[in-house]
Amino acid sequence: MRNLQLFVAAYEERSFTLAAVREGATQSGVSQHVRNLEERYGVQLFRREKGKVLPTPAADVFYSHCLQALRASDTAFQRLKQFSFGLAGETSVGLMPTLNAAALAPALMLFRERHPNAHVSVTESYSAALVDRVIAGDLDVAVVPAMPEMLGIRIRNFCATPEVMVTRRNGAAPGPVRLAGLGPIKLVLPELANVRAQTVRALLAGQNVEIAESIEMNSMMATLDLISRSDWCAILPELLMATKTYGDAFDVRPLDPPITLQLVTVESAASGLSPIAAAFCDVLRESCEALLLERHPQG
Amino acid sequence: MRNLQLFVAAYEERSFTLAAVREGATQSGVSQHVRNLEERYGVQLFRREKGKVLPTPAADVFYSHCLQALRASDTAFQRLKQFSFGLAGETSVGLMPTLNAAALAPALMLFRERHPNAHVSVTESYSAALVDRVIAGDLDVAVVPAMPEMLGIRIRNFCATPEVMVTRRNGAAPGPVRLAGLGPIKLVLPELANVRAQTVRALLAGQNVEIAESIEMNSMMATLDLISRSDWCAILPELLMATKTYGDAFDVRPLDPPITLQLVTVESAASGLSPIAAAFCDVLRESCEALLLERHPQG
DNA sequence: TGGATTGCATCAGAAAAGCTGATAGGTTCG
DNA sequence: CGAACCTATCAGCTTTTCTGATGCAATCCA
Repeated sequence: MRNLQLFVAAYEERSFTLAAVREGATQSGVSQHVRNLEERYGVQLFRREKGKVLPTPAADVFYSHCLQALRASDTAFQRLKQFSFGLAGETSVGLMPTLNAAALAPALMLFRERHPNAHVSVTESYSAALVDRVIAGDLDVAVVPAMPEMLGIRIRNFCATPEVMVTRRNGAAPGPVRLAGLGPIKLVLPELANVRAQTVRALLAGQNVEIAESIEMNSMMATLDLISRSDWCAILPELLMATKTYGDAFDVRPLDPPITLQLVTVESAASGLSPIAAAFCDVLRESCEALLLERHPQG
Repeated sequence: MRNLQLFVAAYEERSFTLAAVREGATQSGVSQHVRNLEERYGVQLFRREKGKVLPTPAADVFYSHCLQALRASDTAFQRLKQFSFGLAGETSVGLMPTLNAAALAPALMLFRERHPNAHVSVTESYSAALVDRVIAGDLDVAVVPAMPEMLGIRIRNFCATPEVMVTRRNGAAPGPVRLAGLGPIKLVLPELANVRAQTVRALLAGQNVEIAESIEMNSMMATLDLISRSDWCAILPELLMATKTYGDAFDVRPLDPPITLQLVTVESAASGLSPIAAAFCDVLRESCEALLLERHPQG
């Protein structure tokens, strides 16, 4: 490599002495490098005549290829250096659909910028499954609805999002939906095992909301599709709806009184949170808060 | 450079040990090289986990650039090696137009193949000027019509070419031109100072050829142009006409009795002929003889 | 479960490569 | 002819690179 560099300098300067100066070496060193090349490949590179060094045809050809090689290795190291900040390593996180719908993508983009040499793999699932995989050690951390501490896992507050009423777009006034005495509604809910399902049910019952019919489905995409095609509705975390993906297919209205979904992170109590996992959670929380702030400019 | 090579091997093998085997190094060496890279640029390249080494995103990017750099340097050395045979150096030769018209181009092509790292510069001029420049040391060797040895130069036979009668194409029979008693002709000749001019004049006089008019011009291209447009003719070395450049613009007929032009090489007696100059003369003679043989298949 | 195996990190010493400064020999210029 | 400049070469030094041994962690296998 130094071979090439010194040869190129000698070729361009037409002088071993000047090449040495330019490259911060000695004339002797340059001479030896050139001789090395010449001997190793049995090819004369310079004609030493009349106190000058003149490149041979071989040198002409070799020179242009040297430039390419030097440029290539230079950009290789330059690109490498661009990974020299941020954290390195990997983490696997489990998220519920609420977070994946709108908050994950910007979070990932931001995270890659801040930590280009870190690798994060995301698993989407429902709360119970996620917690199990954290305990099993498959996941470093999961974000799920608030839940009590259990043996072997550690819980931390992540962020809170209001629940909202989601219906097919029907031109109704955009104000809050008064729950008290809300007429008979056809409500889509996750399965009973789901933490959120139980919370929502309980709160609605407390407000005397009459549920005409209910469907349980654990697919968020199917839920939204169903709503967009019918008069079924659902109570969903606002974060889930904080995307432009759906265009104006839905009416999204706050509840009165509000229902808040508290999200928490779940990590293995034993191993603790890796710096990367922690950093990712931070970025993800930033992303969530930015989305919520966007929709409630008053703060 | 070795850095890159070992890193690439480690990346591809996903193992320092296998990389070491593949590159004929030791596991220890590979480990140190990778660590060097990582420390110098502050970037983790492999995650060492569970007895495996897994590339980081930085390694992915770096790897592809390394490949480019290695390929580039490899081709650089490969191209260099292609110059490792034949002679190296340079020579400057002086040739008369007779040789340049047809023999020089194929000679140069052949010479470049045989001696890719040699550089030959060709000067075209008339015999007297060429000899002067050989004496002055400007030229290593010149090829001119036969001439006596002089102080300071050495003469060697080069090759012989018959002189031929060149006229505008006129559909005459292709046989030899009988000189004896040849009717009054309009003859283009080089200047009197030219060696060939005097020889030809003398020989024609000896054969009683009647010269109606004569023009002297030292430009071979102008001579040929004049002939092609008029009924002027010239007596020229056959080698000069051994090219397809002129198409069928001319009639080229041997002389009876034949006149032969003997060509010789002229070199400085002091410095002797450099190997490259000698090699070039050899190739040039080959080229001349091939051309003549082509026109006289009987040998 | 515990020993054997495999794989990487680290270290000290050996080997190799690279560098330096001095010197010699050649050319150019005044 | 001498001064200035250039390259080649050499011996010795410095730095880099390589090696073999050892340690540690994880995995495999009985």
